[in-house]
Amino acid sequence: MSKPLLTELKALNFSQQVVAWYHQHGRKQLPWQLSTGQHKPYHVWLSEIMLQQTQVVKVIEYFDRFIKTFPTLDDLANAEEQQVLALWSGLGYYNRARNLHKSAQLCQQQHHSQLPQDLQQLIGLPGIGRSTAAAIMSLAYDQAEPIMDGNVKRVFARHFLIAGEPNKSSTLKQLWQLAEVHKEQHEAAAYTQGLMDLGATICTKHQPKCDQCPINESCQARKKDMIAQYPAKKQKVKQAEVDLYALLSVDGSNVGLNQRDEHSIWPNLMFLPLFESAETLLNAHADAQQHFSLTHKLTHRILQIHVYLLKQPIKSTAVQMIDREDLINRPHPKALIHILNQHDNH
DNA sequence: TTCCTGCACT
DNA sequence: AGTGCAGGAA
Repeated sequence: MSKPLLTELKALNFSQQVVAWYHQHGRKQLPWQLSTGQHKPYHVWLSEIMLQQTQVVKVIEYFDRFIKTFPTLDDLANAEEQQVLALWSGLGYYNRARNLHKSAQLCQQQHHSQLPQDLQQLIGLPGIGRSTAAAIMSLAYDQAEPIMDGNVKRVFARHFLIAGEPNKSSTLKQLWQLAEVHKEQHEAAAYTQGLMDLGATICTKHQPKCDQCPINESCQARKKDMIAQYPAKKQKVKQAEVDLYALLSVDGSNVGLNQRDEHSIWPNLMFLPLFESAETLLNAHADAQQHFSLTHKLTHRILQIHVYLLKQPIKSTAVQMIDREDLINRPHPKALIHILNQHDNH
């Protein structure tokens, strides 16, 4: 059977057009997708949690490493949280890894080591909200449930000319209602994946490829030539600047790390000992030398990290001298890698 | 450099 | 309404 031409697809309705476009142009070779089209729920779940915060290219390497280490949901549930966090190191938003681990244990205990096949039960698991639950229902179980992630918000805001800021509750309500109206009963997985792929590859924020869009003729923002104005811009977050003083204790290939407080930034992750001022750092370690400074941005803070070098091991009991080769087994934020790389270049 | 995106929890 | 990390694009 020959592929239908784009012009022939115009007779179809919104969701049918998205499905048809998916069969021609959507992504079907991602590591969490099986050629049969029936994807493993555990794989879909893991990929969706990672994709909440990271683009596909970056997720792929982490996903493969995860599945290699934890081939099944039981393997994940049986793991130590520190090992899960270690595998998550560099991805950011570490609570998602903690919730992933907790959810795996809940599934093991309450759902016979399976991901539930029910929207509300999925939402009941930590780390799974309405959109992620719907994505799992669609992609893993082929059940028609509307999703509303960042890509889909953009597609809907443009196509149906929804003006408000996408994260405002009134706007969200409109968007979810549209998603509900336009959900696809017969090919839920193809429709959901198609919507996401359409947003990611065609209906992009900058320079959308409207000429390749299967639903361009009914797109209201395009009709008004106002695509750049949709969706409305979010209010930007204020980032407070914070100065931190980090002690880099180096002894051969070992560096001194301690586990961070559970209420601090990067809770429970391994990092260099931090001080609030140069004075408190030097008070505790008089031999430390000012080394370099770098900027690291978090969601609501811009960290100016001033690194002080100490060319000897730290004796404090809270600090462990850890071989850099062993970092792969220890949870740590990306900032640690940036600091060590910069140290190597000095 | 500056701007921007991501989704769930509290 | 405030919070969490990192990276990609303009």
